[in-house]
Amino acid sequence: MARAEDEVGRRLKDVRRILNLSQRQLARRCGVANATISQIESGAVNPTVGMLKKILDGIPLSLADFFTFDEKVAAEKAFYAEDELVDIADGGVSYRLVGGNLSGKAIQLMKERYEPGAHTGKHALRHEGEECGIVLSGRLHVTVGGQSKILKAGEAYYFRSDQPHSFQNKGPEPCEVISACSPPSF
Amino acid sequence: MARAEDEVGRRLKDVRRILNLSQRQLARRCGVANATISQIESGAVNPTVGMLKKILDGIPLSLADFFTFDEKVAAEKAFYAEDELVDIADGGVSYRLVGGNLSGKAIQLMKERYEPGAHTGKHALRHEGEECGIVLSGRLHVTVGGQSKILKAGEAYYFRSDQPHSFQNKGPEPCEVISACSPPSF
DNA sequence: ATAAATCGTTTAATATATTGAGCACTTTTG
DNA sequence: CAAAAGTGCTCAATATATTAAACGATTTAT
Repeated sequence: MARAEDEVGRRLKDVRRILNLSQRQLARRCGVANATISQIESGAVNPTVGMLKKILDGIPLSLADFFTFDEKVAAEKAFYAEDELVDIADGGVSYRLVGGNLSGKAIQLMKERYEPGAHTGKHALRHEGEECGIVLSGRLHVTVGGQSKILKAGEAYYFRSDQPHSFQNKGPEPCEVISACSPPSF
Repeated sequence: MARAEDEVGRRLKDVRRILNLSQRQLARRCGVANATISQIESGAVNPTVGMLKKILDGIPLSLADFFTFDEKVAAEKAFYAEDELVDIADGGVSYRLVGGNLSGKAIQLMKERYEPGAHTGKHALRHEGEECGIVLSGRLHVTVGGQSKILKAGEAYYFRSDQPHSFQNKGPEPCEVISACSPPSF
């Protein structure tokens, strides 16, 4: 029978990876020892619910969403209600994943929402793969490679993710975007 | 800020109460010390995820359902998709609750499913309130007070719950029932 | 009415989760 | 190239969850 700690560890690692956080970065965000996260992810220990919650609070991700993370990607499931998208927040940005995005998938589709002033972090992102998106509402400042542009509703982007890139909403209203990445490394 | 252990304890107590189990009965079913359940419910300790899972396995109830237990009863929520009903299994009987049935509600409505041979336990049930139901399919053997009867699809029952009562499916096919109790003590 | 069983709780002993400091290795910086 | 910072991991010390055995109170049985 499957041990609970393996299950939890695997899930936590998936979530952390989706946000492109290192064990130490996550540890700092939620105020726990990085060793704790290492041991949980490797299945060496059986974390308390309180500890798990404390870690997830730093993301933030609810315990409920954490445990339904892959229930929402059940084998034959092809359609998702709006409230079935897994909501992962990160600063002023919320990411709502289609299909839970767990391992073994080719595409990571999500609906992103940037609150006014929100951005993807002070350092540009770089990773393998390609990504693209379409702005639904508001203004999105996209910086990729050397160039920068403000996208309005209806406008879109597409670039190779190994170029340093970042997103920010400098406008006064929330900005919503549908984006896709492949592979799902984020 | 709300401590995770209080949250977990309150939920576990609710679930256990719904099934009319004592701490010791539940402890026996899942193979843990009864003191553990007492301490978890009182919020004295912060259980490990593995321990919580072990306890819920004895019900059985998934971690996901455990943590979404009251998300599904959000304030304004009035409509529930079939897969939004919280599924609590008990032996060969599964109970799918409408509205999560948490505290403060007047009615406990659920869709029950009795596998062939399944019954509500070798001892008759007794508790306050009243209960009633309608059989959707299969045959349901209902015993209440002195009398006993086999109900077929379309037939129904209604009695005061302080009379000893029990349910069993002695037929070869599954039996489905919609039932209601008030108050929700089960 | 008395005995036997069960209830939830508490306590000390034991098992284990969490921490903080080090490890070897890789990536970034200058 | 070298230095500095970051990566995940391991280990002993500490904090805490879990257990087994008791408690008084209540319910069930004889």
